[in-house]
Amino acid sequence: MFVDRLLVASRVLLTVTARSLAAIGDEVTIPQFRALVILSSYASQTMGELAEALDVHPSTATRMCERLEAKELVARSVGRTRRQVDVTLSNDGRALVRKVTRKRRREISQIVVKMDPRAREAVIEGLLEFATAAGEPPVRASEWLA
Amino acid sequence: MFVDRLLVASRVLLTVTARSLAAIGDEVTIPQFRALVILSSYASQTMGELAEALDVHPSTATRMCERLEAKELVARSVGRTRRQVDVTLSNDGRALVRKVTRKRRREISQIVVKMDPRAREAVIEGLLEFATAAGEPPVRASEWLA
DNA sequence: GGCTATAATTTGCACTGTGCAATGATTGCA
DNA sequence: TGCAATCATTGCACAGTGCAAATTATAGCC
Repeated sequence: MFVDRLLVASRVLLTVTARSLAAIGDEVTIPQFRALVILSSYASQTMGELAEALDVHPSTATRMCERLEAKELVARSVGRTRRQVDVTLSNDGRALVRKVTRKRRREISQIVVKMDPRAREAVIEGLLEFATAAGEPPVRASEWLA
Repeated sequence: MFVDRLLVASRVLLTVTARSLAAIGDEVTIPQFRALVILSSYASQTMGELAEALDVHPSTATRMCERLEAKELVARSVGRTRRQVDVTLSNDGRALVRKVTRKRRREISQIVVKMDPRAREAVIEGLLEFATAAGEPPVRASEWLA
């Protein structure tokens, strides 16, 4: 049945994603990496905006940033008003995001390249239509890791 | 580019999955649910087998089962040899798995049904080929939730 | 201008998931 | 029989998580 096969396929994509994310492992955790990815698409964000984007409680964001700051991947500074806290990706942080992103794209490319070109077209077209049918809101690059 | 579009699509599938899993929320956590799903495909499993299937440390499995046992979703009993522990899904546990699984299939169906039949065929065929290209080991139903 | 309600963040607390190392209990082999 | 391997559990540490309370800063109102 369609649904079964889609579920199988979905799991494969998940696995591929998990595999390329596993590479981070010893530098940052996956939630931490998600935060870095989100931060990488804005100059800086307030703690609250970051929490919102991550869809976690503000206190969770605070504590994650403590750890990321300890690793010197982000910096915290006073924001627009004095009670806001701006979180900014450090150079190391940005480099890490780039490194992992590149690796991930390369891995997926290596798979896609093995596919028959017609099937490749088909799956991509089909997935886009699936996305439409799912009524998914427009996807921002910053959320791919979600 | 292919990779980008595949990433977008992958995220949609992820979102759909996450959305249907969110429904569990107040009964069990997602890792706990994964354990239930795995248990649902065997009469019973030793603690070690379960840990293996979940790909977590045995101690993690032990503690997860403690919690699941407290919720009366699984039962522990002496296994084949006295040092092994068999973990078995309770009736409540089995019912929960069925409930969530049905809900999830229904949600995906509702999306798939909106798609053009040709696109539907295409995406499924394509995804299966993608899976092959990814060199994925055969997928057991018990792991869909992974 | 000062007081108060509101907003943004942080802290305290509790709990789950996680791995590693040590321990306990059994089993199996020599 | 006794020693080594196996399976599970327990102790410890730490990340992620939410909620509620506390802190600090702002802003609106009289």
